[in-house]
Amino acid sequence: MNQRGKQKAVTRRRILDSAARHLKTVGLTGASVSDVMGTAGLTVGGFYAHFGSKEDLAGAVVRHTMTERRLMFLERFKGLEWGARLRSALREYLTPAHRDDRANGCPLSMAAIEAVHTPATASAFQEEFERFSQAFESGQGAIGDPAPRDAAIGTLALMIGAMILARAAGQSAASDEILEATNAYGQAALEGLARAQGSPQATAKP
Amino acid sequence: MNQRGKQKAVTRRRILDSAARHLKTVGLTGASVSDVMGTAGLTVGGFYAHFGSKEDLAGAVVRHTMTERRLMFLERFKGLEWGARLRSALREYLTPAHRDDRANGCPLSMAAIEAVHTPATASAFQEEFERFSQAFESGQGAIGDPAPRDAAIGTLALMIGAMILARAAGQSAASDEILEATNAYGQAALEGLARAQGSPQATAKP
DNA sequence: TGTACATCAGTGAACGCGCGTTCACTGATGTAC
DNA sequence: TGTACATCAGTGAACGCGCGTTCACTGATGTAC
Repeated sequence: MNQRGKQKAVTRRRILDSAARHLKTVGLTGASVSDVMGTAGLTVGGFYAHFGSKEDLAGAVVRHTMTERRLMFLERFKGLEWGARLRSALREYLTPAHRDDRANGCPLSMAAIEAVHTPATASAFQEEFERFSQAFESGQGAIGDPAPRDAAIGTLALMIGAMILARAAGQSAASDEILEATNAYGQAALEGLARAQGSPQATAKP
Repeated sequence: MNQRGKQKAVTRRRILDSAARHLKTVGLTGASVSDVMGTAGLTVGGFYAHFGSKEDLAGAVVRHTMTERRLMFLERFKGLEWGARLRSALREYLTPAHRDDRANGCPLSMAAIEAVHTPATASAFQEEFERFSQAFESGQGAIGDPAPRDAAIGTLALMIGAMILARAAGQSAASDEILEATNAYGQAALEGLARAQGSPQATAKP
């Protein structure tokens, strides 16, 4: 790739990053192409040299941000056994600081919401979500220690539901309570699933 | 109220019902005022005799559908002790049939999504969500048997997160799996919370 | 009870605005010889 | 190494369309006397 090509790739990445922050904050319909390009320091017209359409961009953003976040998760909880891994993930995710910082926060809830209403993003989301739940199951560096699939998927669903509810409730005592209550709920679920899988009475099958 | 007033109230209710089905299916931005009125058998212009703006309608829809659903829930699980109440609610909610029938389904996930991005619906959602979680806590006809608040709020968050994920995943095996896994997760959480609350030895269960 | 006038729910065309997309253009980078 | 031409990333004005909202109008219902 020559100089021009490299520059273009850098620009594309800049658009993608700006768009990610924007879409996580105001959603796909809330962000205009012109806004996104402006935030990236460019003008509207150039957009279509990088993406086929606004929906294309949305798909690329879903892929980009979910991959980034999954790798971050794997790195952060590397080597932890599954109970500790999922319980820590829940605890760190369900905080007022994370609720209030959408632009830098986890893309999962935004991506899930878009996927419900924007078919163009659905297949990207589905693929990335499967990778995400595998990351929750297997972690990294903890071979032979997979979480039950129920625990991985359930934790993800709870995180997303809780975050959407907490954001819908704004910055309020009620919102803080949602974060605390859902964390307790998740911890209880993970204990229960660990007991079901781990207990001496239940270890009949290898 | 005279004949004209009665007729107008009936019409308003018809618009509200059509709008509820429409918004639950395609979201606020996906449904035009003209669509909504058309579905109700009316024309655009008349809309503003009933609602101040499209956002006003969205707020009214959130209030209307969430109230309706809460009363339905209270009626359906009347008199059940809290464990059975929440466990049944989860089981009935997390089904492929419910996932696929958005128009007639529960408004919670749609309302939560709108509240995140449309401030005009946020206060309506917050009020109704608080009523909903109280309904989950106390049920009806089961005095002296309140659920822990964690259980009520956590179950609601899990339901919403799971339904959004399942819908984002379309009608697929992966989507069915999300429903099953999250149900198992919720049942485990409720067992855990019941054990924690239920008795000092964590054994005495009726 | 009848008549004349007032009200008002609902109509449908028109308005205005925002936004996604297109396109002729510019100036810098790359290529041929 | 220099010169002439080709390419192409990014610009910014313009286009077209959809949608929320407005408004003059209609016909049925209500009211005064």
